[in-house]
Amino acid sequence: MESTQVVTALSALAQPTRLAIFRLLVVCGQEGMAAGQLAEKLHVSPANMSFHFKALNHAGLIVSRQEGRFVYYAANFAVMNDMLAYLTANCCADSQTGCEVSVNKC
Amino acid sequence: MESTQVVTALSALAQPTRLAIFRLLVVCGQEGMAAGQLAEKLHVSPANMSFHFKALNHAGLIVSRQEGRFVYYAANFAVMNDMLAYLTANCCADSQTGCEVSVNKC
DNA sequence: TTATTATTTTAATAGTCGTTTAATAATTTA
DNA sequence: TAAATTATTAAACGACTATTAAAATAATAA
Repeated sequence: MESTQVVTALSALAQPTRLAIFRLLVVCGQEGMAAGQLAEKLHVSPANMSFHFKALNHAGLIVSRQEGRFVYYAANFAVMNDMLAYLTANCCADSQTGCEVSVNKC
Repeated sequence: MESTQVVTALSALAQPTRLAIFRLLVVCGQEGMAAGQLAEKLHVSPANMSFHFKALNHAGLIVSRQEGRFVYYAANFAVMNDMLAYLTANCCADSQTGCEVSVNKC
């Protein structure tokens, strides 16, 4: 994954409403949730939700599908994992004292 | 970790210069690197570096120590890992089709 | 077709962020 | 002490971001 993509993904998540949207979708798994249902749960206006969906979708962090007149959004776990991997890659590789990190791939 | 702290940490990393700083520090491990050396490697002015160090430090993602007239910065891996864990917590817990995620705790 | 529901788009506004320049602070060397 | 080095702070400016309200689009139901 390239750094510009990582910055785009981090920017998308670096906002309270979008982080809340993404967290709900992570818990939902691949079936996702309808736009309106997310809006209601988070007490955010539909127009504002669309604005934030666009940012998350542009970053590749969510995908959408139409079902009847509902639009379902779901987390894209592959992109999320690529982003997390980028942050920890080569962790402590240049360290004299060895890697101090326990969790996540280090 | 609270969502506001996570947003602060994500915001800190959601900028090209700061992401580059943090990535270098992740590779360095706990000994870290001097501010000036980072500035030189990234071709960023000292004033601009200080601005970005402040954001990363405020987010808890880096720590600093003075050595002579040098200031060394190092990544704070505990905060990084808490942030990563927040993003994947309860992944697919409400999913009918089970968890689709392979990497990272899911 | 007309009306209703669900979502997106557009335009306007206020607030936040990143870079530059110049000045300041802290530490070390001459 | 004076000069040099390393890093931070402050002010100014342009660029970007989030929210709101109103209008538009898309799909279904009456």
